[in-house]
Amino acid sequence: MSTEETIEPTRSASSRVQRKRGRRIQEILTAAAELFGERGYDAVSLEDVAERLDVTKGSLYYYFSSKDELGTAAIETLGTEWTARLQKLVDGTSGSAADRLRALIHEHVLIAVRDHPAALQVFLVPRRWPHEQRESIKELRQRHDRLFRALIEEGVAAGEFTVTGVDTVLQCMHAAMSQAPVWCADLPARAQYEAVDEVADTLMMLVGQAPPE
Amino acid sequence: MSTEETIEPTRSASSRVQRKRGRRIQEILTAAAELFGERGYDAVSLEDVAERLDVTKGSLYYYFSSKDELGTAAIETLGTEWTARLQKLVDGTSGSAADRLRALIHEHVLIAVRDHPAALQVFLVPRRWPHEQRESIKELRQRHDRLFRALIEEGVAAGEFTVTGVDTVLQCMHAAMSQAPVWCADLPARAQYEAVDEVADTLMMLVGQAPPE
Amino acid sequence: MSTEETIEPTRSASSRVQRKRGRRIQEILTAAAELFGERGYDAVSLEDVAERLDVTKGSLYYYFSSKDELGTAAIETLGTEWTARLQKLVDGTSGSAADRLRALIHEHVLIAVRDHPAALQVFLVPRRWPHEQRESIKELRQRHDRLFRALIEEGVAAGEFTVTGVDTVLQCMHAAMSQAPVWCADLPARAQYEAVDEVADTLMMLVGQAPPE
Amino acid sequence: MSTEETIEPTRSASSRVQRKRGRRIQEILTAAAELFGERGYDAVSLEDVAERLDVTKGSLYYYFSSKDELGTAAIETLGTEWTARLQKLVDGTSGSAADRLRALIHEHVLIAVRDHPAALQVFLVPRRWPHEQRESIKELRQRHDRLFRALIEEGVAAGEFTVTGVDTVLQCMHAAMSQAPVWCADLPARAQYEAVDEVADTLMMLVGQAPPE
DNA sequence: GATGAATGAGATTTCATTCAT
DNA sequence: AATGAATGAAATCTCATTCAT
Repeated sequence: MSTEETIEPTRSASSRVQRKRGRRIQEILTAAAELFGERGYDAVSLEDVAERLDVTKGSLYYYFSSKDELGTAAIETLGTEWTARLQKLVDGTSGSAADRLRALIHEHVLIAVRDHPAALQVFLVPRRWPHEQRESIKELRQRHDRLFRALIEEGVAAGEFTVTGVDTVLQCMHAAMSQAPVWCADLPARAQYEAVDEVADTLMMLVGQAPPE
Repeated sequence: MSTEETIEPTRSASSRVQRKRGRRIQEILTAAAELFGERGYDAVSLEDVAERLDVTKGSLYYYFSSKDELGTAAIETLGTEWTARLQKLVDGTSGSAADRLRALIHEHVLIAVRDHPAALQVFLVPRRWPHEQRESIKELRQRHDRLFRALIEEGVAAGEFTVTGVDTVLQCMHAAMSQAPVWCADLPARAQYEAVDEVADTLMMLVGQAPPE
Repeated sequence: MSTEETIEPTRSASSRVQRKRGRRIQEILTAAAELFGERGYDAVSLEDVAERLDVTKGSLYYYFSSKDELGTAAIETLGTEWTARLQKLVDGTSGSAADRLRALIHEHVLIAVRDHPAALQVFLVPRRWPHEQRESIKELRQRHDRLFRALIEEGVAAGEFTVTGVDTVLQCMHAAMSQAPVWCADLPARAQYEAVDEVADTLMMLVGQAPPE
Repeated sequence: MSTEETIEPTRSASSRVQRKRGRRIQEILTAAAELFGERGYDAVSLEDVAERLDVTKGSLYYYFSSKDELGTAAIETLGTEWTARLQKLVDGTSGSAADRLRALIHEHVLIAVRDHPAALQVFLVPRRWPHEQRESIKELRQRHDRLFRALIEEGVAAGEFTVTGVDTVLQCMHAAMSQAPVWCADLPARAQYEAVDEVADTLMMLVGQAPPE
């Protein structure tokens, strides 16, 4: 019993510390991802990141050994979280391929516009990132694409969709969705929601689905 | 008379000089636009630009009084040239709105992929540019959009096109076209041409045009 | 009586703690001395020292209040231990001044090469140490020199040795002995021992002793 | 003729610039070598170097792309100049091997003590330098050693010298000579000269030459 | 006793900009 | 027109030190 008493606190203490560290890292990554997405990797200084977190530059180095590493990690978290949300949506939705694809597009754009108003840029322009990060970006992009590709192929197989080529449709869709936050940024909240809806309708046309009405 | 004699050579000399200056400026702008497109404004140093031109940093200041000015000018030339080429195409083509729009899209993507790989990025992510330049970019973007918008509205009016909303369609089209060079960059020359064709077919679906066959 | 009973265990406990503390300090000093010797004072960070000991930086501050203090202490222990070993050798050896000097040199170089590779550098280049430590180093150096000086003067007085000047001989000897580990570091174990022997023979020539054979 | 007039100035202008650049680099290297020698590589900041030259830190990067590179170059110049001076002395001296070796030792120590009061340290403790530089140091050291080795071997062959082993003698000599500036630094000018003389006499004993008188 | 976190001063490095020639 | 040199501000990065737990 006494053993348990001694060990338990120790163990939980260590893991509490671990969790705390994890949380801190997430905070940093979130802030960083936001800034990088907003202004681009090069335009963001560590000072900027530190300031948003209200710590000093030096502290960042306690968690990440370089700006590049922070950049890579930021992308990774961002992409992982995003993909997870979309995956969950796909898993939880039923209906025709069209219904589900539309929901997926809608959700994607909504996340982009509402939650990460600028972070998506990161996935659009890998050319601007240092070498290391590009791989990271590519991989995330692929994970992301798989969700869409699966649905599109399903719809095509079922005769629901008409497409020129799946790859090209995917690319165009992705480009448009990622760009959406840029032009929706300045709209008032309500208009934003409508805009997202319209984007979804518009992009459904890429697989041959006529707009409603 | 003697005045003319003296002045004439001077004038033509001076204009020869002028022309040479103009040519030099064009060279610089082309190099700069390429680099800015490839790596983003911040990631490009004047040293990089100078090196590509095989001159020294200092020389650039003979033509442009700051990096920002060079940036603005580079965008402007790029956009102007581009728009001019598209305008010419529009003027020289006849047929249905669909035919002309498809030709326009095709040309746009072709220029992007073949002639200015990466440079188009500039128009996609204005957020990464210093304030001053954004206006410049926006304006060019508008000039550019007008070409497309006119054709789309014409098609809609003629009952040829079905759209969700012209603005949204324009944005999606633009995003996809500008993004094309990124994913087409690695394809072999022949495949590139086919890819461009497919992009055009795909984007025509945004206005309700079914793909060929 | 009751007092004694209470105090005794306390005292021994406290002294056990003391001993443990002492041992920990020794461990730290040894690690630090090695590192300082290997790379020089400035090139060694407390992080380096901590890592070698598998503790955190912060912990070092429990034992030493600054890097400088750690540095001074490291030198001091190193020097004290070293001098003690040599002193013991001198005390335990008899024979001619030549025999004893040779044994002393041999032992010195052996310790340097085998036990503290690099640590001796510390005594060679005081210029690289912060002001405070230099005094410390100088004093140790003197204590150290006294052993050699006594023997040399004895040999000179006895007519055994011929020297140019005792000071100069001492300096040259010291320099060569301290440098030995650098060039012997890469030799295989056996060759190392022979090398040490040869160094001893060589340095004996500085007091006019012809090499054996 | 006119061609000559145009080309000549151009050519000489360019080479004048070249020479000037070379001179500037030498100035920097001299200052850097002094400081590195005085305090050690790590203890010297670029700020220090810049200040001694009365320029800003940034300027140093116009000539050297990193501190390491500056370090390597500084060593190289120092070593090259040094070796050249010794070589010249060897070439210009005649007499017995003993005479010439003594002159060489004398000159070496004199340069060290008088001209580069601390720079020699650099050659003594390569362990403290970043990897790249060590090779550089080793090579210089070898070039340097060759001068001494040749003379010693000549003296041994001629029966003038008695040695334990050439390698060991060389190492001991080198160590002592390089260390000399440290202990001679504080002597008054006259005493310094005498000290150098005595060092030479002392080190000659390493090859079996009895001191004068 | 020891740790993880944070700090702040200072080091290295980059780069737009200026200027004499 | 063009260059080489220099500058200074700002960015990245390092590290001795402090402190709450």
